[in-house]
Amino acid sequence: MATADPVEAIIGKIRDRGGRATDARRATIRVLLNTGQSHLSAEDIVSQVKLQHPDVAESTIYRNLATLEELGVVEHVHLGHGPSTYHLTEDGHQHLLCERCGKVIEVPEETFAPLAEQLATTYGFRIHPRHFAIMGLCRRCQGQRRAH
Amino acid sequence: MATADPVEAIIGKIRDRGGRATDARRATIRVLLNTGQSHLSAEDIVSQVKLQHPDVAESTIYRNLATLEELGVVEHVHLGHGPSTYHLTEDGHQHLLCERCGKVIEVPEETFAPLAEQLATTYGFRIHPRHFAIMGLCRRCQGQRRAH
DNA sequence: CTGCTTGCAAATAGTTTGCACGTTC
DNA sequence: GAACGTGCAAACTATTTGCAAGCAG
Repeated sequence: MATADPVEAIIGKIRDRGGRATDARRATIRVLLNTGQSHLSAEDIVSQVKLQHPDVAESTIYRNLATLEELGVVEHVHLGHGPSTYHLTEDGHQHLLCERCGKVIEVPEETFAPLAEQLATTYGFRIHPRHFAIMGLCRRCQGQRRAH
Repeated sequence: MATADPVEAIIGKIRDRGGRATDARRATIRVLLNTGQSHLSAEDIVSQVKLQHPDVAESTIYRNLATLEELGVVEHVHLGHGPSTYHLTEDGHQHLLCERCGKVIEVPEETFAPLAEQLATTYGFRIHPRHFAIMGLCRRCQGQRRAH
């Protein structure tokens, strides 16, 4: 086996597709690896990358995130109304977003298996639910007056 | 009982809150009633309203939709990446969106009861899922090459 | 040297806001 | 006639695109 460096592993996938290994790409991947399963907006990623490489443009980050999504390395999720958030594809988890306090709860994908089966049987629809958060109220925010 | 007109019934709720009855509001409500449970974007609504009242501004429609949401008469849903879609609050249904062909399937909220109960027990989270569509693949689009 | 990548600036989509005027109660 | 609503234009947020110059392979 070659490199143990996970950054270079992903760069390798990019090369396999005829893509080039650039500093901006390595930096973007590094940020995503370092923050693990957090939910970073594109802007978060941009500012983290700029700490090391101040001249990288936002558009470059967006383009690289799109490339990484095509590769299947990265996914983006919509939490509420704000910007999309990006994270590495790995553990498939679904997001519960509290519409009062903004808290995000991660739920393993297996929790959705029974629902998935029911929708497959009844509607022939195969869900792939991670792309949007499920809204609701967390324990703390229940029993208070409604808001939005 | 007073008016049987559903437009005036909603206008009545607006008045109860100290709001005024205006042409733009009546027109907006009329469009939503006429199209029933369809999924109209703000732009769709604007252009429908403009057929009768060409001078109504987009911003007015947005403001009135917000007012109607505060009243609980209207809800908006995010189907995929495009604009929000608005419809009357009534039957609580969840949306399944095919990420290949864009087809929208409506599913009654009861289908989600077991999941809701599980999440409530395990995480103390009370879901209110209608705000975002669940992504996936419809029957026709399964078994083809992936896309996004 | 070929063409993938980048930075920059400008364009875009969807929605929101400021403000002075108009209308409703 | 006071408060609320409206049109218009401009601002805003998140993201995308055109283009000429820059590097990677």
